[in-house]
Amino acid sequence: MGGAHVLSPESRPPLSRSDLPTDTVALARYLIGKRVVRETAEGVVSGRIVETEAYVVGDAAGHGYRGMTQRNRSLFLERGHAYIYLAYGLSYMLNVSSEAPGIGTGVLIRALEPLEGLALMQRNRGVERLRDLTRGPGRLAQALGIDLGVDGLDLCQQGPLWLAHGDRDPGDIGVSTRIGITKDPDRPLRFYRRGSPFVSGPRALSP
DNA sequence: AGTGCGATTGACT
DNA sequence: GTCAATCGCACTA
Repeated sequence: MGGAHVLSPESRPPLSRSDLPTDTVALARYLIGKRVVRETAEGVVSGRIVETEAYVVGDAAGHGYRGMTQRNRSLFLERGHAYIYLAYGLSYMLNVSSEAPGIGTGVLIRALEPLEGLALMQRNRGVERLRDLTRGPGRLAQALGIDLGVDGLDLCQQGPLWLAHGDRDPGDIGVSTRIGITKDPDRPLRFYRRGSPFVSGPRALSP
């Protein structure tokens, strides 16, 4: 792994797939502090990941729990691919597929700290306040212009959307239960950067 | 073919 | 704090 990487925001080499932990929970934790980079004709937008959730094997709350369907097929790709879906008919969610091909698990990206392309994010979101740009999974997808068009993309390869190394230490990582689910609500599978104002929902306890 | 329900958000009491 | 919006999907009949 790249350990003490210190990179300027303009330097954004993609993560290598071999860097990604194979285990879903380990991947969710690993992704805190890494960056999501979005490149379109409008410009480049990026943010530091400050909150994730793991949806693991045998998890009734996971979209892959009941097997592969037309909607969730990207979740069954090898780790490091984008799985996008529409929640509540109005918000797109960005997930990173995890584990081996055919497993159907992943990590939901729940919040970013905006780094590059602030003006474009503000335009995409229709709001000014920095804290309202990418706090929450639906908000960050809108800020980055993410929809079904990027579903299935390889996030370990530079293109319209990819994952890049962090530009600083991931910080102190907190753990809590997942937000907004009803099926298996008590498992400690949410990870977040402690103290970040860009984290959504309750800051919750536990180490 | 019909129906219930979300891995949310924004507006409002 | 509460609550409606909104639609694709999975499940029942």
